[in-house]
Amino acid sequence: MTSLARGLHVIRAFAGVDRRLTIADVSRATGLTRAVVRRCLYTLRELGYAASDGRTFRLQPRILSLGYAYLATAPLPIAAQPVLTELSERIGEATTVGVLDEGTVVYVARASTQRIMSVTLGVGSRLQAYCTALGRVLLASLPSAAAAAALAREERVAHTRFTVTALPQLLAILEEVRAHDYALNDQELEIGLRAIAVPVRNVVGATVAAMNVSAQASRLSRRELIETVLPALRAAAERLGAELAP
Amino acid sequence: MTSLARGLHVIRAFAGVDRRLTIADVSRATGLTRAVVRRCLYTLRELGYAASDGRTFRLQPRILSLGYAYLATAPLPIAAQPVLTELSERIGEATTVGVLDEGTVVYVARASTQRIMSVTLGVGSRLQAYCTALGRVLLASLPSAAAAAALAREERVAHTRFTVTALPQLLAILEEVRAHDYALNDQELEIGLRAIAVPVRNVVGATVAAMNVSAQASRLSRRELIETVLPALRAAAERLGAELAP
DNA sequence: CGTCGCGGTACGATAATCGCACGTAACGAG
DNA sequence: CTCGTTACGTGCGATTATCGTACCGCGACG
Repeated sequence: MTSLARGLHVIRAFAGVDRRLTIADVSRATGLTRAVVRRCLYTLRELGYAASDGRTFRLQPRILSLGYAYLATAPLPIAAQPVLTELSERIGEATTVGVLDEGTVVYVARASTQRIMSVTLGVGSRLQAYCTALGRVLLASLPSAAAAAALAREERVAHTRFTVTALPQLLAILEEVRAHDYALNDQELEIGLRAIAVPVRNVVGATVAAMNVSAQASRLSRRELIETVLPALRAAAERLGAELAP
Repeated sequence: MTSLARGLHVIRAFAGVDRRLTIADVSRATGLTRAVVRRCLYTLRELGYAASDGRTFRLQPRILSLGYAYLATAPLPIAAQPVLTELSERIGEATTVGVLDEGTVVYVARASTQRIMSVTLGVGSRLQAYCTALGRVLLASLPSAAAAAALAREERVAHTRFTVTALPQLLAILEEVRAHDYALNDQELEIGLRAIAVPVRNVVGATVAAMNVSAQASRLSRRELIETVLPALRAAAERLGAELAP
């Protein structure tokens, strides 16, 4: 059904920087003709998912009900939330469970501490896989060829002076992740931000998600992350995995 | 565009209790023909928004990207998050900003403390308006007739022995909310849970959202909520409102 | 062994979708 | 100030994808 596919494509077009888009804006962003975009936006407005101010359109909160349909029923986010909350309390840092969606990591559950951080992330947030601990764990769980292909498809930018963007180097890192069964991100996404992640394997051993702990670099050294945080993180990931049917 | 509307309807059909639905299940839940549902689900699967296990279908995390398109760009959640985080740190309790979507309240931003609560709620969560402090503030901001109509349309169940479900009583409560400019929910949603909410008014004075503080009844009395929490809540709501264009 | 409900398929009728062309508004150069 | 240019949203007939009914095979259940 092309209309459904196009409508969803239109919704996603709003994920960019601008919040108010004209029909022509969406047309450019999606590659759909202006007439198609117009019909989509009119339909979305009729259904209450979007609203218009003269020539510009914007999404409405009702859009959240679509994601809620997933969050409220999918086994992974439901099982993950209490585990993360408990882990976050114990460690005193923010924790996340994410899954891979083509080159990006999608946060499906999160427990954050109250400390204000410059990156404001929550459930539904999307980050490119190549430069996050979560993403590298998830990429490492794929067959080498698939991981390489996923990396090659993505546009890789250096967010900080530590960010690794070169393909061979990234593949070597994935090998390391496979060997140690964890990934450590040291300020590659943002200066002052460190994260460590491990895979979440279900009862038959398939990696279905990844779990991380992220913290300000000033509060936790690389060493502390590996020696103190990693064991607790592994235990939590294992506990979650045991609850997940194949 | 009927296909788009039907597809979104299908997605929302998953919001119920069961997570895995057959074509016939969705057909019953939506009132759409099985053939239509089949085409919708096949399209969603093709696009990666759903997956199938033989006869049953389930949503995939990619669905979250639709809600993220709103969260990442809409002014309200963006402006609300830091205000809530700050308020939550000061009060030491969970805080929320929500908006009205036909008889239900949709959470668009939230800052929670680490304490585990029986109700696990996050951004995107939906609760019926009649039995929450947020909902009553939002209903009170509507013209009386519209509020009464919205209340009458909803099916009202008593979640606890304190829940008010009678229409005349609810309308009287809304009057009270209008008079005092805040709503207090004392264990009507769940035993042991109290919440207080105030409207968030934008720069031209229109109520565009509501903000609440919710806490375990054992930690905060009604009196403390009104005398200690309410002033801080009002200040935060005002600060947020000042950032919101008409 | 019959019945029921399920998912899949086929196909003519129909209604939704397409893409072009039009009118309009904003803008800049002359 | 005016005219040419550009980009926008919109309307409309032709077209095509979509609809829903009917039917088939299958498995579960009584």
